[in-house]
Amino acid sequence: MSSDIPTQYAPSAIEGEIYQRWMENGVFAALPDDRAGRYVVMMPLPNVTGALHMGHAMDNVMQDMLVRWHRMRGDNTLWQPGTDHAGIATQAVVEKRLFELEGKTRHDIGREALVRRIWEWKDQYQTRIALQQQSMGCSCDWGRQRFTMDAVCTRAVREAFFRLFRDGLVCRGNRLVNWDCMLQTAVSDDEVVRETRQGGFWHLRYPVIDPEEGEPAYVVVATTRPETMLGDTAVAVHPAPGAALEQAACKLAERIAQAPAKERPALEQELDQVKERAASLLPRLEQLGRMARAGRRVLLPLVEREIPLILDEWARPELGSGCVKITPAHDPNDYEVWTRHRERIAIINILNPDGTLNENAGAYQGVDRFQARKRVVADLERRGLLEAFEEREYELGVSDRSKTVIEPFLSRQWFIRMGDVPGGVVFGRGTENEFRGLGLAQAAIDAASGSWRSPTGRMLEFHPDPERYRATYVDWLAEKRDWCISRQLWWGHRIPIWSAAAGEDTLARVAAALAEACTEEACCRAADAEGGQMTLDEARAAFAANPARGPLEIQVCLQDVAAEERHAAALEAAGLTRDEGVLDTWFSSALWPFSTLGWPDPETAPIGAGQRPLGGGARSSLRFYYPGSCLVTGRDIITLWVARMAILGLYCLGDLPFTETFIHANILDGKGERMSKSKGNGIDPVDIIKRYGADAMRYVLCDMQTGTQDIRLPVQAISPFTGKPVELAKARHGRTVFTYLCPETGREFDVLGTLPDLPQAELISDRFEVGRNFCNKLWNAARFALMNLEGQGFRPLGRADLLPEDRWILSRLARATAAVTRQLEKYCPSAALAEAREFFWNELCDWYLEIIKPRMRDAGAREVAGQVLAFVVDQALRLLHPFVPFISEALWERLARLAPQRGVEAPLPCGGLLAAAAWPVARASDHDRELEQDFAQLQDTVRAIRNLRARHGVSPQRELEAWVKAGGRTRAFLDDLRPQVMHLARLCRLEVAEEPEKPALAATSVSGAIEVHVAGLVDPEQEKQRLEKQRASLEKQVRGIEAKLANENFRARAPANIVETERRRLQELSAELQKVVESLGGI
RNA sequence: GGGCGAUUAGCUCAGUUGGCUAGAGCACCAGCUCGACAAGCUGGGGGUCGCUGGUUCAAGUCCAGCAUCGCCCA
Repeated sequence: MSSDIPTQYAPSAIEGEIYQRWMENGVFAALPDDRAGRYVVMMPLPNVTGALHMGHAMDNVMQDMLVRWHRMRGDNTLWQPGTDHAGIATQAVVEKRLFELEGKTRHDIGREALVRRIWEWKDQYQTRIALQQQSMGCSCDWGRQRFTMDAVCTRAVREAFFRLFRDGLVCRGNRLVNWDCMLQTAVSDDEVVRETRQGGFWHLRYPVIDPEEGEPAYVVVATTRPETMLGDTAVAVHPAPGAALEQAACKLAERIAQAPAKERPALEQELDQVKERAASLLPRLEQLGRMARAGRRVLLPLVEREIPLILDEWARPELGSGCVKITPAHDPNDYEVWTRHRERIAIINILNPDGTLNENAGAYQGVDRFQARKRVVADLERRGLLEAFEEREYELGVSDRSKTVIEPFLSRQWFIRMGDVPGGVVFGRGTENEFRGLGLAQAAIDAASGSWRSPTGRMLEFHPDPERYRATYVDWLAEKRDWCISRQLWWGHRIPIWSAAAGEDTLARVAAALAEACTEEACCRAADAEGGQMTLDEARAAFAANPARGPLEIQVCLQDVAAEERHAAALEAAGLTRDEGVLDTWFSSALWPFSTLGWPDPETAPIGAGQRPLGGGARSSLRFYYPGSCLVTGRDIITLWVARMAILGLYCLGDLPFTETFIHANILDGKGERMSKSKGNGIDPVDIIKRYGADAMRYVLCDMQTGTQDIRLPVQAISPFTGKPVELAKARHGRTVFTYLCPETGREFDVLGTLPDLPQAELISDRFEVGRNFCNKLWNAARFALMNLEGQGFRPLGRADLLPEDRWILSRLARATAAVTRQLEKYCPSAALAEAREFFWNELCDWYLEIIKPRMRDAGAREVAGQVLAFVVDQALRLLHPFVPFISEALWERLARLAPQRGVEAPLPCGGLLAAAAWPVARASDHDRELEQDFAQLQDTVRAIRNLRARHGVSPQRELEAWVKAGGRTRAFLDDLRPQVMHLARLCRLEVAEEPEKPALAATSVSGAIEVHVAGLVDPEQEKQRLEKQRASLEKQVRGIEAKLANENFRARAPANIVETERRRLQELSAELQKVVESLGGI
């Protein structure tokens, strides 16, 4: 029986069972069929580094909301789940753990053992992540779950890499990269955090060799990293210091002219300094320039190396001594200088991969870089070569993963050419979408530009702020910076290239040995140090033409594992070695929209046991689900991932992986910091679900997703001592930033769980109470409906069968249905949910359920009201399903049992599960504007009576007598609905008339055109006060509008409809004011 | 240094093309267990829209400057 339903919703009692039912019925399974509509979402693959936090929950809930909505709309829907191996991040956590628990480094246990341990870690977290997602209600197709290092994805990675290599888009080069000395790998710019630290600025003296008459004994250079002087290969001075100083002065003058007054003194001081320098320092700088032109040299101290004075504009005469030391191997700017002077100056790397100095550092070999800094400074000071020292703040890069200082480091890395290439790039080679573009980055830029369309007519759009995020995407791509894809790690996709250096003599021998091996599946070529590429034959011709040219590198890329088995031995026998490195994680992520679908050949994709087969031919998953629909992610991922997926989707398949990108907000904690597990402010969604329910969490996340604004979610810790919540933004810290003091007991607890001697506190946020309350309301509203729908039948109802309140709720439902749909289409989840909630709570619960209560008790009137109620509840559950799937599914099932046939004019199809039911379509014929206006008058009347009741402190039980003064249609409508009004306002008598004969002593409320008098409320003084207040407010408004209308400019310039609105409003307000004045007179 | 964004009630946020008395939820105050729901119902109080100017008949909304904060890039 329905009345057995408890009055409190207990989510944990139904969630597991409902999820299981969805799975058993295959609701989430994506199978190609005859439907034209398709909706494909590729899950932004979570890292297996750790468990998900609330930021991931937001991302997953947004996707599930869209996916469920589209599924209900009848689209063939695929939501592809999976996880990312996250190379450096995962290796770093496992290495860290290995060191903490066992005191070992990766070198102690070796590559194979470390990789095995990372796989174990991955298995553990992949399982945990999937469970977290399932407990949130994620409706992804688990039969297709992928991991970026599983066999299916691995095959795609090799194929894509092979094709890029074959097309000459992969090249190897010596470049300065961000080097992590602890993890000993290159890291991308995105993995480097800029920090400002306190440091020193040392001024060093380099003796001039054999100074001539009048020449200085030494030049002075300054640096924040003195140890790098060991790698200096030149000292630069500006070629035209006078002109440069003048230019600097001009620029400053210009800035002073434009600067606000406040900044001016500082700039003026700067300008004076420049002028002063021009006077005092210029002769010396010009002299140094002449010395540089004469080929003079200085002696680099400590290593006693002679290095040239060179002329380069990088030396800034307006700063410091005007001279700058050049360390090409350890500074990006100096590296640029080197590229301009490479015939004259050397490039010397002084660093080992582990951050100690190498043999080029002479006596400092083997010393750690920070230790070396101290020793170099001390040694220079001892020799009198330290001119000065200042304390100074400076900015440096810190590795996001290992938290160690990043060193610019010269190393050989693999790159993908992002820029335009001569002859262009063929996109989608061999597919029906094949086209030629200028280069990889350009193609992705074009894809987001108005005029371009892919071969299937697609372009890339961003939501909900198209221009802003398009700009982020295009600006980043427009730099067309080559993508460094190699990492010196052990965890990842090993780079499938074998290589060897070859001079003229060895080239012929190696080429001959490779003749057999170089086939379709093994791409061979030679490359020079600058990345120039040629075939082996061309390389031999190049040596024939110029026997003295430098050595080339022979590079062979093998297409797949089979090719590796066939050729690797021969390559190694010929003296080639396989690259030790692995690919950047983002490389495999970039292929995600099609690697998951079995590209390059779904039919032979090595799927796992129990996995959904990917099919072949025209109905294969790849043909059916690529290109996809929408990518859902945070804005920081636009450049890292969205752009790269666009590039590789276009390159491999000739089409965009998706057309829509929904950028949602990031979740911040109560202090406005980005939520993250490692910061100790990451809430585990499962903790929230345990406490408030999955739907409550989803409800609040959807409700918070209001636009592009990031969301603050105040976080509380549950004190392990009292069990009470502690606001983290306000609590006092304990011994570390991850520990807090319980305010009641003063005892310390930990939020990270890494301090063994302290209890760990669960993190929650009371913001989710709102969602729990909503679910409880929904539960109880349905409970009321179910209690009244026992044996509810169906018969076709026409308009004449319905009472005004029935037609009103149907009209409001039609409006809400259209509004929810429109807001979802606009990617406005919060607005969509608000529409659904307001309909359900403020209209269905507050008015319709209340107004039909008397009918439900009346056997004769019950049937029609019950049928409308069943229909409206059905539609409300459908509208709410994408937001709160568990509870809506559970209630739908109960509703279906009591009222299996639901509808108004005709029965709706409503068998099966709600998750697979049809999305409501707004019926325009139900929309009745006039009726809604009339009903609003009824609501105002009821509110006016309730207001009087509350103002006069009348008990809700006491039934009152009321007279309502209303005219025209409103009077007729209210009169028609007298029983309903009496019920809602709890009246024992109600008179509605144009001039009602009200009793002498009646409290009065004026609301627009309606005047309500309620008898038996005695307190004329209070009554008078209230009406006076209303009169003052009305008078103020009337005066305001009168002033506006008296303004000739307003009447002449404002649009006619605005003026008309104001006139009408003035009339209405004046009438209302008059009523209030009259009522006051009557007291 | 360059770019993007934010600042609205005690808190978290809406506010569309400039146009009716700037809204919601939470919190607060008063009353209420009335046949779904106290995780509720009814009623109420609370805002110089960061600051200063400007444009306009009209500015939370547009423009300029200032202040504070955040993000991205160098």
